[in-house]
Amino acid sequence: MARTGRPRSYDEQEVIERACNLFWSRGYHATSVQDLVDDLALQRASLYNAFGDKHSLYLRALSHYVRENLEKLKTALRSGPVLPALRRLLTNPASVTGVSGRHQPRGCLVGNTTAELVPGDDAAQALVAAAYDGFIDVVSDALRRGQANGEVVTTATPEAQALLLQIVFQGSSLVARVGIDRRRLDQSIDALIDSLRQPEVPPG
Amino acid sequence: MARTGRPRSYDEQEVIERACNLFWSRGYHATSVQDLVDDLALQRASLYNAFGDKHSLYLRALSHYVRENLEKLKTALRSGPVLPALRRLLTNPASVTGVSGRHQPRGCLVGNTTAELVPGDDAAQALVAAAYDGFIDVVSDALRRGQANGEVVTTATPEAQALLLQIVFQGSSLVARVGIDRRRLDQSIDALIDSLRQPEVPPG
DNA sequence: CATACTTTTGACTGATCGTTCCATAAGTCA
DNA sequence: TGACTTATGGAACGATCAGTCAAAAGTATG
Repeated sequence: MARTGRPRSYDEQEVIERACNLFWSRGYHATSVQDLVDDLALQRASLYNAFGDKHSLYLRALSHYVRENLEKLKTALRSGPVLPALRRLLTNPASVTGVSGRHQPRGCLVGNTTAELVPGDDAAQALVAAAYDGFIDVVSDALRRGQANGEVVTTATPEAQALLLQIVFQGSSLVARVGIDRRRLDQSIDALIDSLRQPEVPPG
Repeated sequence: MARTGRPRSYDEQEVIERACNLFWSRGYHATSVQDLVDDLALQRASLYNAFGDKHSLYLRALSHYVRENLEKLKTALRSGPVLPALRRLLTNPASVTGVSGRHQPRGCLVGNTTAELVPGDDAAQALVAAAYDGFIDVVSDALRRGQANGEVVTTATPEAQALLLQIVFQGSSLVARVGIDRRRLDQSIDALIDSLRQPEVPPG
């Protein structure tokens, strides 16, 4: 059941990634189809033929971003002590996810999309909400492990702790878009992580 | 030195406030001049005559928002224990600032602007950065007072603590745009505020 | 009343928006 | 080779974009 017809002159996955980067830098509404055509090295008609319309392409790009970063997050939290991994995530998001590039920090695409959400765009809203749920699930699972083995305080539920971390992740990604004092951020995150650390009980 | 000419048929301050609300709900790029004209009850040419262009009006609206909310923040933190006031700010931003309305939560206009920032919009970026600095100043002053009178732990500088609070404020305002579990949020914020509270030393 | 001055009004501008169409190119399959 | 299928290249679509203009309308001063 081979595929007939003229073969595509572009790689769909690569187009999605480039579109993702463009939307990430400039946002959805400020990125025109012309911008996409100029940057993506494919023709207008090809774009519409393959992805339907601008909004659908945006959803594809956003999905790609969410899937990829959730996977990286899982990997980062899979094994070993939880708190150092979380600390790394929050002080240097780029080391774990693609969040905030080398040059101009772009924040997190999910957060940017959240801020740009227009009443009525239910598809984007649902995607964002699912991304947030995924983050909470992964992080609270890791924290549950940490609570069980005595690394993490049990004064709050793992879900509440995870929500706080999600909020901090989104907040710092956002604020980083206009510049943030790295040294002061490290202090802030250290204080936060310390507040989650269960003090070790000296044996005997 | 009275003013001649046909009098204006609109109140400039009211126009700015309505524009602010519109930009707040829909963002800068998704709000067209036509949207503004329809909502603001003034003619197109009047808008351009009074405010220059769309971008200038946006900056005016944003400035208005920042000035107003910074004032409210100062008032909320002026006297009394710091931590309860901060707790109130984070669990129910609407009680202190205008952030997040009754119906669809709109987040914080400063945060939304940050997410929507396009490379090259230096004026908006500067305004946002100044707003962040203002927040940090007010909150860290309050925390300094709290540290001095033994209410707040001194394990981090007031500036680092203030940055964490700012990040949490921005993060929760953002995430609230797609819905947030209030009960869980309260738990998260309680944990955060508790981590800032200096344990009381029993006298004697 | 006349002049000066500013705002209002609503039509209008050229540019750009997202999207569509179509003739042609470039492959696969029988 | 001819039939079929899909993609390309580019022009074109109507709608909407941000912004402008000239004339009418309202207020002040002389």
